[in-house]
Amino acid sequence: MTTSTADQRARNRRGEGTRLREEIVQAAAAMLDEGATEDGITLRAVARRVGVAAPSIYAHFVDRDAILLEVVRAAFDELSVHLSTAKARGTESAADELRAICDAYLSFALERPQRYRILFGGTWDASRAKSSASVGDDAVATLGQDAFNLFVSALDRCAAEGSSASTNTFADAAALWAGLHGYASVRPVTKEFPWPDDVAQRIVTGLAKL
Amino acid sequence: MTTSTADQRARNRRGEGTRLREEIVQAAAAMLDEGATEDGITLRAVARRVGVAAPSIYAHFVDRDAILLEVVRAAFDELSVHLSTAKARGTESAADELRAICDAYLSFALERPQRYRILFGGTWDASRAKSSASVGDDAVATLGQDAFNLFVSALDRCAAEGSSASTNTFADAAALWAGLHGYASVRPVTKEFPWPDDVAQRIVTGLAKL
DNA sequence: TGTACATCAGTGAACGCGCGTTCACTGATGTAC
DNA sequence: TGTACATCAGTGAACGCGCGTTCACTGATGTAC
Repeated sequence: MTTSTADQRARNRRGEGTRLREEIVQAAAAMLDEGATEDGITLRAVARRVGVAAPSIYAHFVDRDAILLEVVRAAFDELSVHLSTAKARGTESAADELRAICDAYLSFALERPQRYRILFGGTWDASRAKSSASVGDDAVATLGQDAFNLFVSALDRCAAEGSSASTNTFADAAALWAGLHGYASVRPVTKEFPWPDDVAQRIVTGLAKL
Repeated sequence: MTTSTADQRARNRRGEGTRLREEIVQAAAAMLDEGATEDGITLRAVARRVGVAAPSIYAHFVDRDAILLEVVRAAFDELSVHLSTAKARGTESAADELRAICDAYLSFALERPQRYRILFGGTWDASRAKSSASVGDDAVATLGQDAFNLFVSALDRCAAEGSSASTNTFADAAALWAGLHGYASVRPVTKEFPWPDDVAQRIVTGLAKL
């Protein structure tokens, strides 16, 4: 062992100060994944979690909202990767591929309900109205567009293949996404409700017109 | 004019103290409808809104959470009435009736997004875990069941009529509800997204198998 | 009809807390000479 | 190789704030006699 007191955070080396920024975002995300609510993610709580004094955060984020916004952006990126991976696990038919993407979407959401929740929680919507100092406006507006486009193009392929009866893949993809989102967001808070096993399939099949 | 200072709250008469309880719930609901977020509904803010000292609330609610819980219960009741009314505006076919109920659901949600949001926000889920002093447990568990049953029975009628291809109306109603909820909850926070006009119809038709 | 009094609706001051944010600072570390 | 120094990463104390909640209370009002 090189150092005895292991749980003490080591100060970053010179020039590597930006590492703390990542640590902050990851800490906030981890807190959400452990069940914290959005308003439990206070600047001070995040600082405690990282093992750093509260003011240290201001070297990397202009305010508390900026942390949340970054968590949202990171989660959207992660979601895109998650979906792309599912898609890439290339299956025979376009319909299978679309189903795989939908499954991946739901598993992403259901495995980290609180983190998923803030994606459409409207936080950044509010923070956008407040300060222009945060991340660029259009960057915010297009959050999640990558993920959505995956649905559209998968549905396009289904339509071309003939496995979907959709004649307006954009509109049907929008409906499909809304449907998946509804199930994904309501499932974690309706523990008493006897959800049938195949609701997800019903949603996908019905809305993608498979 | 009988009194000159009109915006002063008049103390309730003897024996009518419970009126304040209603005023509190209505004030909280009104704040949500005016755009407040769930965590903006503080005990003190509600008291200010009603025009009463903060401690006065404790005569009617054990704690802050109990106020929110009551708002949720009231909103669920209101939703049920809203849907029943739409249903009662009896139209010719069962399919029309189901569509009317779905439209009513969406209009309820879209006209008061914040109030709708807390119905499935998980607040009362958390508060239930905390204090047993609040409203009865099973009462909480069955919140929204009236509304859901309306979907099931309407879909039943469609299936009987032959306008729906559903062979499992409970499961399809669950999917339909999830779909409507998804659209209802995501629509207010995706102002940049070019939602097609007919998404709602696509969701209803696709999930109710009309 | 008059009055004492219990009850009821609601108040004002105070508490301790955690929050976001500011400020002036410290101490380790890499670099120039 | 040695040392002065600028820079960088991060700190500790303090601020004012709004919060939920408690406490002892006040004053109007209906009722019993």
